Amino acid sequence: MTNIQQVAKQAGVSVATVSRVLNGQNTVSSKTRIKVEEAIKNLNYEPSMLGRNLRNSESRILLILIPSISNPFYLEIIKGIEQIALSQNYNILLCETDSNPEKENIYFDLVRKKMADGIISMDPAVNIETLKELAEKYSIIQCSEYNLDSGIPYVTIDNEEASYRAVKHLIQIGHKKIALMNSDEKFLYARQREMGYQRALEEHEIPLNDDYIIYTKHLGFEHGQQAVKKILAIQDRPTAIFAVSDLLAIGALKEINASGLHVPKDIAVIGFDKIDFSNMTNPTLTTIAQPMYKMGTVAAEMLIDKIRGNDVDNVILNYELVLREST
Amino acid sequence: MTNIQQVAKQAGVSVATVSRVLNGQNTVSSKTRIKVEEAIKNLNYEPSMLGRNLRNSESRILLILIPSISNPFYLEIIKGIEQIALSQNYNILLCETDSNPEKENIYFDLVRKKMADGIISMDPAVNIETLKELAEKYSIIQCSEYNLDSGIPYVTIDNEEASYRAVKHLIQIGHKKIALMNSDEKFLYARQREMGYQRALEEHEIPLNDDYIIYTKHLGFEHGQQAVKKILAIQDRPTAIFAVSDLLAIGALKEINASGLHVPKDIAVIGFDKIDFSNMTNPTLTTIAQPMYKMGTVAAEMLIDKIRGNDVDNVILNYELVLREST
DNA sequence: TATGTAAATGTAAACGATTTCATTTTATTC
DNA sequence: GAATAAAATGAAATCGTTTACATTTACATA
Repeated sequence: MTNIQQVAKQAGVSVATVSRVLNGQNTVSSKTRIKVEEAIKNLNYEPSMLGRNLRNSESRILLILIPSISNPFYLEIIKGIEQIALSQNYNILLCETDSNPEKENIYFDLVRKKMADGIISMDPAVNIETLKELAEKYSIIQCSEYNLDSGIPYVTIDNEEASYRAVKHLIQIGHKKIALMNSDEKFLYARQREMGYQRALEEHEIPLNDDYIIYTKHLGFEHGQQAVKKILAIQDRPTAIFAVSDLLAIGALKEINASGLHVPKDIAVIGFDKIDFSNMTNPTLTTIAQPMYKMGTVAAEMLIDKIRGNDVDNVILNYELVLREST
Repeated sequence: MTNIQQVAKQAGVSVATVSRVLNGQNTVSSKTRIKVEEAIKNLNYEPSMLGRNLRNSESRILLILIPSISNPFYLEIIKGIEQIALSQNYNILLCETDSNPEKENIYFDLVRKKMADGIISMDPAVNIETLKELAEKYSIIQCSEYNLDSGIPYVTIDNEEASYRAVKHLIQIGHKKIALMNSDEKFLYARQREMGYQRALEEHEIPLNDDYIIYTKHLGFEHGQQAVKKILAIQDRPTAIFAVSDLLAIGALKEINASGLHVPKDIAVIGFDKIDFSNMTNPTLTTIAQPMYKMGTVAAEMLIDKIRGNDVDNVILNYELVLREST
């Protein structure tokens, strides 16, 4: 493997000059620049990131913490992150935590060990204490899920408002018996979306019915199936369901179909996220679209900014209601 | 940021000894080991990967080349890769090429620049010439899609046989007019699966009908929708469709439903891959299960083996026919 | 031609670990 | 207690860059 010394020797200059050519510094005369470039070509030289990174004390790697790679919600965000990262010569390390503290710690270690320059955390189940502690020494951004008092910069949408909008839509098309399929209340977004749900009902003087609120442990398809079974078993069956994630909603769709009922005739369903798949179901899913790609680009920009030592502000992006067949 | 020197000073030993403690070498007396460990704790020291990697000329990063992160087929493979990688102290860099040679080249550069120790390529559209060239100097494995004459080790399934099995299933349940929804013939797997299709038909003396073979550019949901439209428009309409990817099949399902026909009553559909979503559709999708997780673990093991300088053999894994509602 | 200034280039010290080889310390045996 | 072997430790080179600082070269001016 050829190194910078050999290039310097071949070109008859010092390593400093080669380095300058490599980094496009304009203090090199065009005559020597050409000599160096020829030597590089001759020797098939590729500068080693290992040396470069050590010298610059950086890894040019960004860590992305997600609970599960199977949830398509994150994929679009990741694409956004990647676009910005690549354009700034960063690479991204995708880290699936499975909401498992041990795995999480493996990844945290990567930034402690300088294997990564910063973290974008999207795991709602992240250990916030550790994250806070880490944020004192390293660059960290929270994306989608966040903590108000942590002091860690975040990008997100207004969950309460978006949820309110979703439920209001159901009310507007005539529903009064509306179930909420929520995830675990320990998550901030879950609490926020429940508040939006409540506000919409209150505003239209629909009494709150605790039986209509179902919690699931995770946001998976199967959990949607399970949860909807409970909802269908309720005596005074709801005529509409608001699920806080498309995956839950798609699980619900499937199970409702299986039970012989029809969406939206018997029960309307509305999801949250607008993942790719929400358009592939039968019927297609009405949902709240999160600007996922944008969220990714913003998060990446914030993180890189932070790595450079700048202060960054929190960002709240807009959502959109996407009307489709399921309502 | 504290470094190994400071730890050595604090512990009153040389950096060599600290390094030995760090790497669990047993030539250190327990008395000094304790001294060093205390110093490490006191100073909150974390060894820098940057120094370590330079010294060891390795990055401990594996590159994974996939055409698109949106195709769930790859996700399960990635999980398998990750499991092995983590257990061997490697991390994985997920690289989405979009089958775009430029993007591909950015990622190839990472291994040239020592930012990655090896590549697992899953991109069927990969520039095989560049890959071959790269494989002479670096460790590369092909996963799922491969090239026979490239000399690059691969892990895959027997596509011809699996395809044969799928079509045979359709024939066994009474179908004679069977369409093949294939991807582009430039891909080896596409040609292999078409051969399996032909063999099954021939074996049961069903004449080949060129109109029944449709090619799509990509393996996406929308492409399945498009393709099935053509199939439905055929005069002598097929009673069954074999799609070479679940995503295509799911697109077909959706479009068939939309056109008022019923699966499997009017048209049976069988897919390929057994992605998670194939179980979430209505009706659920009969499909050929690829051992994706296993494929991932095997690929990772092969690659790490290769990085260590060992020779590795090609591996062909078993598939399985999964019967569900769509046939 | 001598001098001053700017541009181009070089020297050598980092960056933070690992490891070879030399040296010191400890344990073992007679 | 001396001789020897074995175990523990240290000094210094090394990995491949970048860059501060020193030095040389080129050029303009008087």
